[in-house]
Amino acid sequence: MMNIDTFAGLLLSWWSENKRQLPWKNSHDPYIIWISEIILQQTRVKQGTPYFLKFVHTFPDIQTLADASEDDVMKAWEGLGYYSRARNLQQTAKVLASNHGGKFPDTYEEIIQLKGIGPYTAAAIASFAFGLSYPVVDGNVVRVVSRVNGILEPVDNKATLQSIYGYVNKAIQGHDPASFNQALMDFGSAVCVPASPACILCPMTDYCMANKDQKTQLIPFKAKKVSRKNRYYHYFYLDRPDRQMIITQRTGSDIWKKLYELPMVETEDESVPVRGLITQKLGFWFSHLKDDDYIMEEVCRSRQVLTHRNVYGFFYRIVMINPAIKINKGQYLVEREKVSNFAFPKIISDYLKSIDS
DNA sequence: AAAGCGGGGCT
DNA sequence: AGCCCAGCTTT
Repeated sequence: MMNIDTFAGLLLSWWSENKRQLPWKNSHDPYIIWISEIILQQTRVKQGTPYFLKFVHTFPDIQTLADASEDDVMKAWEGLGYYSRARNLQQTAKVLASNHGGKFPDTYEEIIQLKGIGPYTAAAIASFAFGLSYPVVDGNVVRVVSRVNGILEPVDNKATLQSIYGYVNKAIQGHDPASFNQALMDFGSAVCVPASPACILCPMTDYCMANKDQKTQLIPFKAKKVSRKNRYYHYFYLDRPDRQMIITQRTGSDIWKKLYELPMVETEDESVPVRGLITQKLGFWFSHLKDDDYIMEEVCRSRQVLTHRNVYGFFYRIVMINPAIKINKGQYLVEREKVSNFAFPKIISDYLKSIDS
C-alpha cells in the first residue's frame, strides 16, 4: 500500500493548482449540493451540468420541489436517464418538507437514510455541505486507489471495496474533508482517467504500483460483465385531423417508469404483431373496433441502447375510419403543440421530433 | 450477491 | 462493440 501521508500530501498539493470550477461549488446549501450529487450519479459532469442549472432554477429549494407536480419534475429530468433519481428526489423533498421542517439533516446517519442517497452521496453531502469527515468512494476514487495500490482483485466485490474505503478513510484524517474529497475526484477525472491515464503528468507516478508494473490498463478490474437483452416495442401514432394525439404513462416496475409514450404493444421478437393484437390494443380507445376500421402503415424503425437493454422501436401511423374515442385513466388526449409538457424516453421524443418537421 | 435502471461520449 | 460515468434500489 502506498504510504497514506504521501498519498494525501501529493494529492492536495496537486489539487491546490488544479481545482475545477463547477456551478454547485459556489454554494454550501445542502439542497444545492444534494441536487448536484443526485444528478451526477452515473452521469458525467458535462452531461449533468445543464440539467443542474435548469433544475435548481425551476426548483430552488426543498419546499418548491416538494410542491411541484410529478410531471414537471420528470420533465426537468427528461433525457438524463435513471429516472428513479427524479422520483426519489421529489419523494425525499416531500419527507423533508413535512417531517424535518424543510431542513436538510446534518448528520451522516440521518442523510443516508433518505431515499436515493447511498454511501457515496451521503459522504458527499456530509463533507461538502457540513464539513464532516466521510470519504467519498465513487468510480474515480476506486480507480485512483486501486491503481496506486496495485489492487488486482475485482473492485466490484464487497471486500475489495471495503479495503479501498478503509484506505481513503485513513487518508482523509487530518485534512479538510471537503477539499480532500473534491481533490480525489478531480484528480481521478483529470489525470488518472480510465483509458490512457496521464501518468507522465502524475505526481504519484513514483509510488503507483499500476504504473510500475505497467498495469494501468488492467486496473481497476471488474468481474461483472453486462449482458443486453433485446426488447421490441411497437408504437402506434394515431393521426387525427384535430391534431390531438394519445399518450400513455408507463407505470410498471420497468424501464422508463412514470414517463409517457405512445400506445404500444411489446413482442418477443422483431416480428410485427398480428393485426388482431393491435386491434385489441386500440380497443382501449375505440369501442367495438374491427380489424378493417383503421389503416396502418409502418413509418420507421429505430434502436436505443441502454446499459442492459437493446430497445427496438417500430413506429406505425394509424388512421381511424371511425374516430369515436374514449380516454381512460393514465391515458391522455393531448394537442400536438402541448405534448412537450410531458417527459418521454429518448426513443419517443426523437420520433415526435421527426414527425414535426 | 445479482439484477435492474438511461443516455452519452470515448476508444 | 465495449467500457465508463460524482450509484442506488430491488430482488
